[in-house]
Amino acid sequence: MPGEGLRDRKKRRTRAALARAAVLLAAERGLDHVTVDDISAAAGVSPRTFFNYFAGKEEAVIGPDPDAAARIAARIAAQPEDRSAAVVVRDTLLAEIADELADDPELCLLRIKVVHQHPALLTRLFAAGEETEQHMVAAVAARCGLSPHDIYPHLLAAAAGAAFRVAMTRWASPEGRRDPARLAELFIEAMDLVAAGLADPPHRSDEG
Amino acid sequence: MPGEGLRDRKKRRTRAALARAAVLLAAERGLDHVTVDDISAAAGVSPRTFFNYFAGKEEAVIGPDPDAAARIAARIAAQPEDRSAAVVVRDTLLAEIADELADDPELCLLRIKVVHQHPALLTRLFAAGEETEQHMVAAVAARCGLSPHDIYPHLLAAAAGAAFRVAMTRWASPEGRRDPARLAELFIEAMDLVAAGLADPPHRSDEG
DNA sequence: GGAGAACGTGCAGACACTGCAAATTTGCAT
DNA sequence: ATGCAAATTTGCAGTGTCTGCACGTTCTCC
Repeated sequence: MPGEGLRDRKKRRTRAALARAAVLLAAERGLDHVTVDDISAAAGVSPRTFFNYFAGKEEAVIGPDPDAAARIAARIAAQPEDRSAAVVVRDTLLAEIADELADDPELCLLRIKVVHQHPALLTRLFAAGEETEQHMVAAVAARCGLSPHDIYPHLLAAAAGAAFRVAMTRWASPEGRRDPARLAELFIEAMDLVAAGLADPPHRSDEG
Repeated sequence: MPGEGLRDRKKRRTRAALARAAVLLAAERGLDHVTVDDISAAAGVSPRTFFNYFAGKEEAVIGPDPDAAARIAARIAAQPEDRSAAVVVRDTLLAEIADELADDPELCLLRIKVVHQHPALLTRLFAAGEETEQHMVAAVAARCGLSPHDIYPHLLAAAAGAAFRVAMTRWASPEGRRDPARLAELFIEAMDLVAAGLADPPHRSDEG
């Protein structure tokens, strides 16, 4: 973060301002009634600059993080050796959620709300998840001593992504709590089920 | 299929013609150099009509099937009672692939080629997969005697989708065969791994 | 064969997005 | 400080996407 130069810091701020403006305006009027010009104006840059950062307003609302790949790889590499691959991936994603929610909780909630009102955005959000999965593959393969072409890392990453989406969807549904801890619970439950195998539904004796 | 009326048949043909034209033209010049006007002209309808069928040229290339939901539900319901949920889902998806490939193999291959050249399309394709997953949830839940709100059907569908995407990606990669049977093999392998649990990589003694 | 619905089409218009070149800002070495 | 090189912002022009609306045509059903 330090020694990063004024230039990079400014870019980061511009990107954040655009993403923030996109979410705020979309939450207020609905994404269909927000133009790129509106977002750019709210962020204090020209419309042309908007497209230097995002491919369109949908992407701005989702607000993908360019640094995610490096951070995820570092997180996977940093975990103790004695953990199963599934647990490593699980905890890495949990840490990512925690960080994202800690960074700006209100904006996150607003984003969820906007996504809820626009199924097309859900698709984009999941697509961003696919990206994240790809970033994990190499790190998982290295950790397990497998080739990046082996099917296992790909499957684990994809399955973790699936568990994450399911947890996210349930968390965002109207019923139930909607705090970070609850999301973590749901994701852990989902991930453990996947890691344990899904051939048949578990006979549940506990939980509600 | 019979007693369907001239109207529905015509709609089906128009949709197919548009989707076909989209794939053919995109394969020929690259999607960026194909306009909606081009596609519409090739299909023999007005540009305005194009948008009555597809939201944009990307969707036309992917060519989602409006009848998929009903067909999938029927397939799940039609399978013998004594199979595990995972196997039922697996075989349902296998049947879907087989049908799609049988319908027009060359077009399928071309579509794959086009998608390969346009990562944005990959995203769309996966998004279509998400739709399919949602369609399976209710049918799986009913079959297992679970509530559609239970997490198991959602997870199984999502995990199956993940396995399918991984299989698809590997199948479409340059190396290796690219016939329907190979795709089926890959998907079965992936699905069995997921169904068996992913906590740790399997120690492989067989296979290459 | 006629009422009514569904579909195709043309038009107008707002908006999305992209190249290009000029202007501005920043990094760095003198 | 000062000047040069690279990165970034910006305006502009132009193409293409997508939508709402109204009207003509085609099918369905009675």
